[in-house]
Amino acid sequence: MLNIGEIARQGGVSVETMRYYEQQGLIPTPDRDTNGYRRYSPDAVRQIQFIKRAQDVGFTLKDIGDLLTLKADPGASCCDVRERARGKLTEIDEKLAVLLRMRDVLATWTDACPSEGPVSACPILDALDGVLDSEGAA
Amino acid sequence: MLNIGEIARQGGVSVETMRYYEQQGLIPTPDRDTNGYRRYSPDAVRQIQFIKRAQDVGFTLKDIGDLLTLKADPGASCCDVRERARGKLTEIDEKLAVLLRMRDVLATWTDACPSEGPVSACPILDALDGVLDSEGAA
DNA sequence: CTTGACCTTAAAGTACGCTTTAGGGTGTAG
DNA sequence: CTACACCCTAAAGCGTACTTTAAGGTCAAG
Repeated sequence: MLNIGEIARQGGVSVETMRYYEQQGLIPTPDRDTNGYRRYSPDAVRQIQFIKRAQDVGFTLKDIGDLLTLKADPGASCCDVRERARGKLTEIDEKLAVLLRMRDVLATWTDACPSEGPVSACPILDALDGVLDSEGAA
Repeated sequence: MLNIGEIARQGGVSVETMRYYEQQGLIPTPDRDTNGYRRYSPDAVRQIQFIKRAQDVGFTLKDIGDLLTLKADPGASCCDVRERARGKLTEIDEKLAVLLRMRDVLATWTDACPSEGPVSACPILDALDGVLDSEGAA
């Protein structure tokens, strides 16, 4: 049984984050020592890593709570989990589409910008002003 | 000269947003009527649209404030603006890289998931648990 | 027996871009 | 004259994932 500090260190999070996760119901409330200190089994490190891995692929803490509920439910199906993953995939694709559009426009604009010259003749500012010189349709 | 509501409508924002932008220094403080109402020239619509277009390509309100400062500075160069755009482009590329990695991993996981089965045999949950069955290196 | 690293709590702060709330004045149509 | 839509302000709230603050108790080393 380990103190919060040791678990946090091994899990790669701060002790404050540990307490935050506990408060958010993402890790089970640990037993307490006589002095009030939280005592964790080494397994707690895995629980934290689950959360971190899920975050790494885009799940929010709320999503992760849902995943943990599914995980703990013997009646739940693997499909349920896959649906969450699929939904997240869709979200990611939407964000990608937005970012790709931004990138496209910005790249066009920066390419149109001359090496020198005053801001009064800046094609980027013109574009932001709604002056669609280069290639803006409609 | 128009009231805030009309400008907001034409600019496609709420009046609250208008006041917020003003407070943030993104649009000039308008004159006031005798009754205290803000009076805008029709030009204010363009100022709002500048902000919205800049947001659409990823600039934050702080970025936009900087752009407006450059725009108003006769000594500023077009290069300065392009540098902001380039910086934003880099930020976007970083976000894209993160999202593409997420997408990749999630896609692999969902592909590995069987059509049916209990959560106890879920490859996605296994992956989140750190069970690197499918193809996790190192 | 003090120092310093550790643990405890509840509450507030951070960043971002607004929105909402609370409480009130203005203007015009019926 | 009374609705009702519009305008005003300052301040608080929202969502996300924490971090920071304030004020304190615990424990091992020297």
